[in-house]
Amino acid sequence: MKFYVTTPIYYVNDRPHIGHVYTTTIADIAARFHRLCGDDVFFLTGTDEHAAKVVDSAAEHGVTPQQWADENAKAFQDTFAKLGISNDDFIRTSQERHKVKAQQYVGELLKTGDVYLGDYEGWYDAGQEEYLPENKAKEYEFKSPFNGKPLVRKKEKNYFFRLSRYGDSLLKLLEERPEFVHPDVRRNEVRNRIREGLNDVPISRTGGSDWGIRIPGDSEHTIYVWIDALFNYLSTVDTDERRKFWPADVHLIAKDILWFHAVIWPAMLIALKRELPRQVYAHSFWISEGQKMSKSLGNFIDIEKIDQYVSNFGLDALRYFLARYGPLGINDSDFAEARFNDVYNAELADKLGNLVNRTLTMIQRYRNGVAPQASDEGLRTDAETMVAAYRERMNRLDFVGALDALWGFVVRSNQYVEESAPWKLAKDPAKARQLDGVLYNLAESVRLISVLVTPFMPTTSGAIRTQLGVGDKRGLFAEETNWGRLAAGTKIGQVAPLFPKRT
RNA sequence: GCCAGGGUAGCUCAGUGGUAGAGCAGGGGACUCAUAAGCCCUUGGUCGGGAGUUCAACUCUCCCCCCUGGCACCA
Repeated sequence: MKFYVTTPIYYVNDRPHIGHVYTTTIADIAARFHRLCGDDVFFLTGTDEHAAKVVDSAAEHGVTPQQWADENAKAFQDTFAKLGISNDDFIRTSQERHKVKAQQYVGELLKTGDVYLGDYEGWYDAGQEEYLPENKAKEYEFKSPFNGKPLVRKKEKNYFFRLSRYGDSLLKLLEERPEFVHPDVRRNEVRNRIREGLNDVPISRTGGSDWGIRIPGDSEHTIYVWIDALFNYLSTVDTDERRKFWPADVHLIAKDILWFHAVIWPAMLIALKRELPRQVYAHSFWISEGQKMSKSLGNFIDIEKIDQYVSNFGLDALRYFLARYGPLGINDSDFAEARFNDVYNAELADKLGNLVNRTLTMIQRYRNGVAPQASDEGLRTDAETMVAAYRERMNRLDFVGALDALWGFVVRSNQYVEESAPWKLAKDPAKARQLDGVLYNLAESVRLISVLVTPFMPTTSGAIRTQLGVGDKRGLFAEETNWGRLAAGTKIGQVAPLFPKRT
């Protein structure tokens, strides 16, 4: 099986923040899960660079657009590298490999008549040299929000994509493949808007700058940045070696860019006669300490803030928090320090960390650090039930649900310790075999957890395995989740708390 | 303004025409392998407000209030 997952390509004028980190981490978890399952995975992220504002920002900083883009793209690359993101490629829309393909796609659409030269008419702000969308123009009472001068009605030549042609196809798509847009609420949003009718969309600009991709055969027009950006998902894998990955299994996005991904993008792909992605998954937003993040409040969880969390709690704790309490569904999530701290202590230190610690300490104390022989089926049924739920949920990208199942098993294992009270068994030589069984079951439980935690907390997984003495290397999901894989006689390693408690 | 989604215990959320649920936080208990962790028990709610339909509504209908997303070229 192949698995192709994408994040949006990030706008190169932005500085990386929790939103970018979240989407990318979610994609990373999906990618790592599928690698664990033995799938042929391609995980793509990158930067979107051809906006007019990039030209402006570059000018303000006295550098060329390319230099500016290079510098800022590097900020994203560095951030993702620092966060251990396992992307297989990083596409930048200013790269030749992308530009050539994007131009080719628009060329194809020109041939089929899906892209045509038409007239664009709209409210133009002469001072800013830009058009305002109808609703914005209205909001500003048809005056420039910058200098108060009246907006003028202006018309110019523009290339359009014939989106209006694809309304029925899109509705049919949503009907036949309801999973195409996820969650359901988003699909309904999209469907209702499509029913309201689709207009053709302008896909070119005549900025005069040469920062951008030319419309084939017309040196006046460049491809509008959003259209250019969408093509990245295809352009990157549109090579002989990578074509096998298309179509994308899932485009992970935030809800604000749903329209482009669930309507314009599939319509263009239909026009290009390409296979459609299997799913567009739109998550919601993070808010910060109960408040919406905004420039005016200056409360962005920015990269400096993220670094602080990583150095205080560790990268895996951040990944766990993002996955477990992130806005994967329709509600926004609150990134609050007190909450993070509680979750760290309760779920990572007290539940998981302590289970590993008490298990290994008991083996050390009662069995000289050697995993004993199994003697009963103790936690097996619980484990198997959990693994089935975990796998099913992971396959649906329901990471919250998967972690629920996994942590339910952690709790179950802790209960098992209390029920079997190894410290009592240890006092009675006649119960040695029973104690062996209990300790084996706990060790096996810890081993199983080390495997299932891999996509979320790769470093922790390795740390557990090293302490348990089975080594960081692990096999595929199917074999590693077989109960009883731990060999009796395994010598456990040095034991230390995985998540030191914070106060 | 229009189109959606949501307002349920201190917090995060699940739920559905028939006597309100979970996790966390709070309170109590027995234990001791463990990171004063874990385990067991437990206090909390007029289910946003109002009216209506019904034998019966948190659950259906209508009105109002508040929050969130989208309203197409702002990536």
